[in-house]
Amino acid sequence: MKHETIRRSFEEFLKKKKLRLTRQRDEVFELAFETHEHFTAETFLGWLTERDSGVSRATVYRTLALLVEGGFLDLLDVGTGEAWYEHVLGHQHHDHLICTGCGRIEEFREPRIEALQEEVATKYGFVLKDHDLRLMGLCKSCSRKAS
Amino acid sequence: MKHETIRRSFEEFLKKKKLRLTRQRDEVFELAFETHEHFTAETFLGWLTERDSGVSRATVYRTLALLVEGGFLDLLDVGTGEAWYEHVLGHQHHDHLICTGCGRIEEFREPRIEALQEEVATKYGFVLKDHDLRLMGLCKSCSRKAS
DNA sequence: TTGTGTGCAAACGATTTGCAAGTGT
DNA sequence: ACACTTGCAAATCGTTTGCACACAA
Repeated sequence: MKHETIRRSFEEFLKKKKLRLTRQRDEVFELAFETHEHFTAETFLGWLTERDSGVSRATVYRTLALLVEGGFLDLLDVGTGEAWYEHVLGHQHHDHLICTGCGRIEEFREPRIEALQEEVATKYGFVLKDHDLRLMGLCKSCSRKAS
Repeated sequence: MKHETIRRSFEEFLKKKKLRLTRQRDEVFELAFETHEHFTAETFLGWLTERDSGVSRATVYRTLALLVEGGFLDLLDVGTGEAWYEHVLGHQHHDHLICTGCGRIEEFREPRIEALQEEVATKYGFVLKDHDLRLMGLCKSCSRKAS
């Protein structure tokens, strides 16, 4: 998906919700899709501040939440206390491998796991809405250091 | 495993770490193994307060962390912000199904998923230490209500 | 006795909120 | 104009910590 396309769908989203496209929302949106890393709200605020975007902390939190609501960002719980975000551009659904040594996050997809999840949910009478699978361990270079 | 057994292993654990068996630690330990529900620190504090245990909030947090460290409690991240605990008595490793309607938590085990997790980790050069799989959805009675 | 453990209240870190002032449409 | 938005600072929530006192070993 091209940037233009997703940009337009953001504007659609705002219109549909009767929200305004302000300078701040614009800055946040653009930066969110410029980066290809996972980030926290505070990191993100730092980036904005560096480039003198003039967007306040409160607005960063409010706008990131908005982007999650609209499905432009995924919220990701790394287990460190803060919320992590990642944009969805070109990302299909995936789960995460988290290195407890260096904090690095890898993405993977494993349809066979997904299928088994459905099977489990059905067995327990649940209608599955979402899932979250985190694999924690040491990445190659960290496990080399550790041994 | 009988209560007596796990109780003794708790005392062992304290001895090994040169920690003292205080009245407060005793209260917390006993209550933690008395309940068969998942609980948060604040809920737990509430229970203790009801029975006039005279254990302070600070000590509850400190002791729950201690019990996790010793492997007597499992820490569980339900995605609601607070930490949830569950005792390990007779619980083998398992993952969770979380009802987003009523908050109910079901446990399940699925060795085939575990096997695939190892496979994924290996593929990415990770040495797996732990994992966390949460399936979110509606339980039978909540999905009935919803429809 | 002596090093641990405890309670209290203040400190914390991430996030949210009320409110008065600013701004898209 | 007028409702939506913002920035600010204060408020929240769960959890942690410093410190003087209490207490297991």
